[in-house]
Amino acid sequence: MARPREFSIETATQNAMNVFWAHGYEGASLPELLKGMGIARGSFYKAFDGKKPLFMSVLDLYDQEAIWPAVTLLSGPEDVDGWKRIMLLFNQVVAVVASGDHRGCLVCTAAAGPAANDVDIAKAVGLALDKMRKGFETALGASRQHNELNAQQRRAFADMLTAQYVGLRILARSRAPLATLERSVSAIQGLTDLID
Amino acid sequence: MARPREFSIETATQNAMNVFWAHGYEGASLPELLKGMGIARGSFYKAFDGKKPLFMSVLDLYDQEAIWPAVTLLSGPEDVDGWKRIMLLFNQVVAVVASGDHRGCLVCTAAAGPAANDVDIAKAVGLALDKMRKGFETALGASRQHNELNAQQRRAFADMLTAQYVGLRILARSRAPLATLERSVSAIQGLTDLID
DNA sequence: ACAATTAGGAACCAATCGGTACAAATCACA
DNA sequence: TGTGATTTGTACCGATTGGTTCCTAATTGT
Repeated sequence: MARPREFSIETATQNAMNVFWAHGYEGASLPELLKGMGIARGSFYKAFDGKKPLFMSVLDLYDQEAIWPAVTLLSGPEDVDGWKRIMLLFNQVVAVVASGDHRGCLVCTAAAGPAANDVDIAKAVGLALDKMRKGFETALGASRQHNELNAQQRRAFADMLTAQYVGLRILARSRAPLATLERSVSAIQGLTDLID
Repeated sequence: MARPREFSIETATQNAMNVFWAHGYEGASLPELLKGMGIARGSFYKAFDGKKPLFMSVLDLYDQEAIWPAVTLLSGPEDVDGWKRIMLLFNQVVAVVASGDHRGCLVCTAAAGPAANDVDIAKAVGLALDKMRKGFETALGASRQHNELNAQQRRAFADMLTAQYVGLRILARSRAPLATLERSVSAIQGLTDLID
């Protein structure tokens, strides 16, 4: 009874995510987004409701496609040591940069920019980072080398690892030397070697 | 032989720094800057050469007023333990946030935003962060608890602390709960307690 | 008095921002 | 084959962006 949409909302959102990921929220202009999404202005405002609502959807998608896998990795199968999972995540971050991807983390970039002043965006960003934090906490709970830590210490350690994650992602985005990231991760690794 | 300037370039730059610090590079509009600096458009373009050259001067000023003191603290007097200096710095960062200052670090914010794509800005940002890194490295070299570390390990540790610093500053800017920052720092503190 | 240089401010610039209005194209159903 | 519903593309919107160009008034040294 009506003309069907000529594009998939999901793939359009996916493409929008890539644009936001590369340029940040305020750095991504509408023409850039439209070009990336492959649709025209009219279709855009009909399917989405503007830049910010789109970004909220993108944050949701990023949560599924990037945050959730990371948290899943951290929470991982119990038969693998939790600390190894953490190191796996950090090494993945470095590997991504090594492969030439300097986009960093969409959420971390949003946290640093003016977009963080928006309450809705700030809330979503906070939630995503808290998921990461919980993931670290879970992994630490499953770490043989950290089973002597009480809940409070584990929580603090998880917060610190979250800050480390954010820092690495921001540094990656600012084109810091790859070796710097590698050394940071190796130092994190070394921490537990010292404890052992 | 000529009419003297009615404002101080230094204080104007200082005021501009505050605006950039609060809003970031792209977030600070010319009207905002002019209002903050207390001068008119005409005078602005005569004394400075536009937004970016002003920002370069501001980065230079920030280097003097924020980076240098931090590095000085880290490199500090040799009779104080290096690790204590590091913890002093991190506790200062937390204290600043606790006092209601959520501006974070001008350099870290610039590193995360689109401004980092500008080669000149990226270079200045990289230099500033490298100064911080060297500061950490120096402090570690003067730390009783880390004198067993070789140069390579010290370098890695310094890189990791730099990433931690950036992460904390970004989280502070994104209005992360103060307790998160406090716990992160306490975890950093706890690291060496474990080693001891 | 005069030359030089500044401040201040308004007017203006092209470009871009995100967002809207609307006619034409396209479909599903009767 | 209409007909109603909806998408699509484009033209257009006002506001704002950083930047430029004037001009006049003010302030100095010679």
